[in-house]
Amino acid sequence: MKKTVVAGQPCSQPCVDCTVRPYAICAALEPAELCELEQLGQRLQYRPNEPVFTQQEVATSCYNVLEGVMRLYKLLPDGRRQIVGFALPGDFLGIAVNGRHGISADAVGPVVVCRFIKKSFSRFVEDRPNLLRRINEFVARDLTEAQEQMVLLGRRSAEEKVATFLVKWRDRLARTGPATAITPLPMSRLDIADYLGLTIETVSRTFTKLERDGVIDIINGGIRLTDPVRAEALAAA
Amino acid sequence: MKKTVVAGQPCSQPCVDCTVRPYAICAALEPAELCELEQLGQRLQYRPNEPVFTQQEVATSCYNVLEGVMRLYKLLPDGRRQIVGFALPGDFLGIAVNGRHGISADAVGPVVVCRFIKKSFSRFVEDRPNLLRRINEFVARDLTEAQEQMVLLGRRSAEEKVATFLVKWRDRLARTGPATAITPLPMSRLDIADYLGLTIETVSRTFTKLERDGVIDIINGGIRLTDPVRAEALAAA
DNA sequence: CGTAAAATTGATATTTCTCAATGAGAGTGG
DNA sequence: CCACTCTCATTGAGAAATATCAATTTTACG
Repeated sequence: MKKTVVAGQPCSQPCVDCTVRPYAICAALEPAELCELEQLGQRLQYRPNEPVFTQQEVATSCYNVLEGVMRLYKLLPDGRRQIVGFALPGDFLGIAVNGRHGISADAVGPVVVCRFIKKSFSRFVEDRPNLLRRINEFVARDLTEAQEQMVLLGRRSAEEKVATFLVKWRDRLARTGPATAITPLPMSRLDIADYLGLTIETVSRTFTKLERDGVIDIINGGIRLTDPVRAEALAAA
Repeated sequence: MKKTVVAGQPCSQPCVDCTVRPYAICAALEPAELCELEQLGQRLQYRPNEPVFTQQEVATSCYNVLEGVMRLYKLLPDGRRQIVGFALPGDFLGIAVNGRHGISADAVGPVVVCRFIKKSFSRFVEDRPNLLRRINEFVARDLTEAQEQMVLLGRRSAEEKVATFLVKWRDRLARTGPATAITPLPMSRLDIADYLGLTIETVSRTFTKLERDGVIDIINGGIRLTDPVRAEALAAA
């Protein structure tokens, strides 16, 4: 019989063991505060492709990503999709402007998040300027990344887009995890296409071209950057 | 003899008279605090096309836009430019991630700003969570707008891009100024092109097409949205 | 092992860009 | 005040990049 995991299945684990803390907003907190915050958070796991929250939806919660990769995207009325980012462990999601989510978020693979009810979370932040400052830094960093992505979307060729994506993705994984020869790509080609403003076919062809040119090896579920220098040149900011 | 105005010419005017306060971060402050902030700020005016700050540059100041329009952009090493936004009176600029500006900003037409030295400004914000919260809202709003712009850049046609730009620009001006039949466009076609990820020729052709189709009238220095419904349909989010 | 989904490849169409020329408006100096 | 010049905007023709449509191959999963 198939094991069914319902949306946002709770799973308990104490906050103290949290491995992403140094990268998360929580790093701004004292141990005592951390305990307090733990009371407010709830650990939830999501299955691959399961939605976590949706564009337009009233934003009642915010989230720390603990494990897995999420895609953040916007849909146009006719179904065209633009992925505005991928969220990794340590990322903080759910900042909304007028109480509604501006984007949708769902799990790429299996995902674990730490969910906070916005109401109680806001109250908690209220008298902790340190935490507010850290959240501020996170949003500012997201904005900076969004601006870089605008350059990519508006001004770069398909080859540059793909190379830039691969280099940045590798660097991002390296920031929190161990350096590895192969760079895993848990998202589909369609996800990559929708992130880079391309079609799936163009992404596929560009991967093939980069491989023919000796820049990458295409491996199942990832790539190896065989010529990082060339790749970084294509990605030059 | 030509009158020379040097970069960032000081011009004095008391903070109390500030017309943009309701739209600026300053709205979070009490009158007494406002007086205190006034001591920290310096009014500067810039001539058309004059740079205010530059990508990579160490960010020592932040700015409230008081008058005029600014373009915010990033340059690639080979000179390709992506405008990531236009700043209007009330906007707050200069949030930087690692102490350096991620973008460049310059005046489109004549511009007046209120400059704060980051060091003293940060100290001022330090014990005013209200202000910090308001800054946070501003950054979050910028992020949301950036995400919308990513959809536009990655997934919309030239015609949709131009129509969306015109509709949003009109709405944005209407938010702080009086509603007018004609929508002024102080920026050049090249600026619009670099904002929409197009070439100047495509922007020009698209303007002409929209005029032929009865959606807009092209007026010197602006446009009139003759068929707002059609335009909004093209801009549909 | 068989089926479905994902990825790749090919042929063609479309959009947008590039290069080139022309036209219009604003400011300058005679 | 008007001609001149410079910049900006528009228009046209052809080229290039990427999208679309269709077929095939590969991979994942029950």
